[in-house]
Amino acid sequence: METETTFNIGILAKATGTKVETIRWYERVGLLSAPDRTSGNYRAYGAAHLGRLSFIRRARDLGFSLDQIRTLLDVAGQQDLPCEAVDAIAREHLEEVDRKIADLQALRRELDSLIGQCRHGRVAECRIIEALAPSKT
Amino acid sequence: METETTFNIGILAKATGTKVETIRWYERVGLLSAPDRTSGNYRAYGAAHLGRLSFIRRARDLGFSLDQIRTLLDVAGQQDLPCEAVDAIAREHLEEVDRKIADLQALRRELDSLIGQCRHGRVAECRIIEALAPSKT
DNA sequence: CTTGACCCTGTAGCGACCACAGGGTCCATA
DNA sequence: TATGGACCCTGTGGTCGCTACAGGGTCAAG
Repeated sequence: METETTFNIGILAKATGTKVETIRWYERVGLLSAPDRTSGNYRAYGAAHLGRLSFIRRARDLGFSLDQIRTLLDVAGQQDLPCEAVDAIAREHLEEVDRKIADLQALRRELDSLIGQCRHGRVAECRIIEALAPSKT
Repeated sequence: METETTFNIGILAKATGTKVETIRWYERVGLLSAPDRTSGNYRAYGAAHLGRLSFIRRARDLGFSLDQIRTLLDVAGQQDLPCEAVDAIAREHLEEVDRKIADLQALRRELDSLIGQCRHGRVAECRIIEALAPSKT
């Protein structure tokens, strides 16, 4: 049996565009399994870790939460299950994203009309402040 | 001189749709001034507090950060300054919102195409998992 | 043998709260 | 007057996903 080539955390970090601290944190919260250690107590990663971390990072880029990623990784390991669970997580996330977009667009409209009312005078007659402030008594 | 009518934190909370703990937290971080206390050490709020908290809540609803709100409140108190500072904060925030919307829309497109590829088979040949996983060796 | 780049653990901080625990206060009702 | 329950107090710890130290150890090059 041949020995797998291993590398330090810094290499893994660079290869995946992740900060070293973030990798250690993924290990702490159980997303990344604890790797073997060298004689000097350094973490020694292999190709499997690289693959798993790349997966995590891509999913993060797509906005999945760590909990969702945990589930995705779990399911990805159960190769002969139907992939409906995967689909469900992705769809749920899509809906969340849609909701966020709608919220932000509503907010944008409000902000925009607020700004449109600014007459560039004194604070005393500022429409933006007025709009935020409660009705004066 | 007449004594101002005052009310407890719970009343203020209900009136503004804020949790009691949140009000106390605004006080801790200096957004809301510490009110007088009753003989029983209860916070006694008045109309000014109600106004200020309403302002904060509306600004929060529009997505301003507490730091931005702090500045807005500062400026709102300087009635004869030009209101450009207010305008600038609002515009900056609008740009931020626009950026977030664009990011989310890009993400949405990616997610959507990912989901569109699901053939509802086994995890082993799931396109979603494949798309996330690194190229197999 | 020293320098400097890397690595280790552990802890604290971010923003904007929320949720207790373990007490004190107040008021209406019995 | 006693009691029960709704309210209030402070202080601490948790959330999410990291980031940033502090105070050390390891390793390879010169």
